[in-house]
Amino acid sequence: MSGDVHAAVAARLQSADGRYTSARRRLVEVLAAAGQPLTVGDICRDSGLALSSVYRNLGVLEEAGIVHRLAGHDEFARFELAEELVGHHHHLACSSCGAMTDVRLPPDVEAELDRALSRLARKERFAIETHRLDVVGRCRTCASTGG
Amino acid sequence: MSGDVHAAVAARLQSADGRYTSARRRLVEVLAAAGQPLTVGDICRDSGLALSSVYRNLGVLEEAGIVHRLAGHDEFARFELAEELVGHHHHLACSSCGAMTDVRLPPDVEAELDRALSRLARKERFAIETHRLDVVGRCRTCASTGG
DNA sequence: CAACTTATCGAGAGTGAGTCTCATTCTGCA
DNA sequence: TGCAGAATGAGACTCACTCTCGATAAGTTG
Ligand SMILES: [Mn+2]
Ligand SMILES: [Mn+2]
Ligand SMILES: [Zn+2]
Ligand SMILES: [Zn+2]
Repeated sequence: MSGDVHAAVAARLQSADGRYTSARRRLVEVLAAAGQPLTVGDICRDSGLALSSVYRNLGVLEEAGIVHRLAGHDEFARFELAEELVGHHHHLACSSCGAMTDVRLPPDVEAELDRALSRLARKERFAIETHRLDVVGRCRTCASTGG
Repeated sequence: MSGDVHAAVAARLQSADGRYTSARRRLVEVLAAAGQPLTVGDICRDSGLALSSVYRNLGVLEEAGIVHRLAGHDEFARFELAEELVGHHHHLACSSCGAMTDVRLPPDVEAELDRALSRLARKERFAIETHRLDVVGRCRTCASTGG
């Protein structure tokens, strides 16, 4: 949506010798508009692109650090804009329908968690890159409908 | 391993009207001996069971709350004993080779995290069941060999 | 604008982790 | 020992995902 995101994407793609084609722009628009991880089915429907093009370009965008692939609780992979573009955050993951919603921790909690994980990684000689925190449970709709 | 685990497994299986057969016992033994999430390839090799039996019985054990299926950083699913049996913990996930290692947070950090997540879930009307925290990075071997 | 070069597109074939089928074997019980 | 129901495992099958390759679009040079 905002030109900031598109400019950042264009820059990242160029340094990875790729073009910011209309197909790739549409993928970024769809992901930005959703504001939460989407399945390939969602992305195909919203973008109107061919299945193979969706997969190929998601791969290109992931390679360039623009898109992030994550595994849900169902059989489908989900895609979202990378944290470098939308900021660090976590997810509410519904164990019933598989939906994922973006959520952010209070900065002080996030900071203490980072410190604890750094200590832990140093002790295990593990070169930490990031962390992923999913809150697993029933989403609002599934909890009320008992689905 | 310890009879505690086998007793608990037998009890859980019985209340889910399943038998604790030799194949299922071997799966539990393999998972307990590993002490970290294993791929189906690992489990087949270590147990000597047929592929279909491994998948079917892992499904039975998962249904009974004895085994937990989790998605790694690669294309392979991984299996471990459920937290009800081995206690709550998290994982160091290698983004290079996909290996996962068990790790535990200091109790005070874990407690504050729980409180923060509860507040967050209440605000979003999300019925929280548990949380999953993966530390992503390079494992000791991959970091040193540059793999 | 025409001719050329290079990257992208997309329909369709192919791959393989994971699931299902079913004839055989095992298990519990009388 | 005989029977009923459950478990086993080789192999067929599914389907999310990847790869192929001719068509097409986008730069580039003169
Ligand atoms: Mn997200
Ligand atoms: Mn574990
Ligand atoms: Zn839901
Ligand atoms: Zn590794």
